[in-house]
Amino acid sequence: MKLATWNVNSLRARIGRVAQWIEQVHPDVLMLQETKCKDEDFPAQAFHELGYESVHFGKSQWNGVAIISRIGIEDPRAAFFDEDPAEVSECRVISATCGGIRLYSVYVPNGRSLESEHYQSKLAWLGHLRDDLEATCSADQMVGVFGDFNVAPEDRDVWDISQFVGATHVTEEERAALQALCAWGLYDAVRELHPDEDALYTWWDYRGGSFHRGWGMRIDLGLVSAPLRSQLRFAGIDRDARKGPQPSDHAPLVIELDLESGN
DNA sequence: ATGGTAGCGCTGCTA
Repeated sequence: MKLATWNVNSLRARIGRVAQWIEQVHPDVLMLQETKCKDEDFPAQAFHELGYESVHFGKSQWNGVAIISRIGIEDPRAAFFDEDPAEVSECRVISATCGGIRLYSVYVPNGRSLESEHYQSKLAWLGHLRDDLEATCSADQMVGVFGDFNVAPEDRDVWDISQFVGATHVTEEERAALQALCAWGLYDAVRELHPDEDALYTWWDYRGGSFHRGWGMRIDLGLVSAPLRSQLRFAGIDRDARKGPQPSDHAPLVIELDLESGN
């Protein structure tokens, strides 16, 4: 079973690269973030032609999340359990059951700055995500929460922590909110398999040649429940997908489990 | 030197 997550920074701008990547990697399920399109503009047909079903939640040129699966999609739900998706203004979470695994594609709010009301919303959003798991899942089931968390879990998950004084993504509050989410019963797949490896970045700023300088952050995560943790076989970042013309500023994260995908 | 890039959509915001 191969699961992946990728913040594509506009699916309309990236559909060619995403389709090519799917053909090359053949994930069983791909979680997308920042599709930046409305549901009616979502290129479901392109994924269908590759053998994938899809569900998408997007309303505008901002945010937007999707789940692309070649092992089926059951019980899809846009937004959180206690929200009406029609009333939600920012489309940041969609979940579905694929191959018996409850999977989430999440795009955690950026937070903008420590003084911003959006920073408080970010902390609250992470709490809401935990509430959703609490209300709808059990930690002894197969659950995976994949996406762009906009939090670097540890200092070693950024290229130079001294550059982040007074910045978001690295504060104790954000890390505590992420920890509280994990305390529900989730494990950071990359850290499980690479406990001592640094520079496992998934995002690099477009500006200033950050990618080639190695100035990145590990903010895209695959969090898995205990029944999946025991089946972890591989976790890696496809940095090649960050190279070449018109890349997303994020690279895809790929997680492989010792489970049969069923087809 | 207080910078830079990309996407969206059309002026400046978001990341």
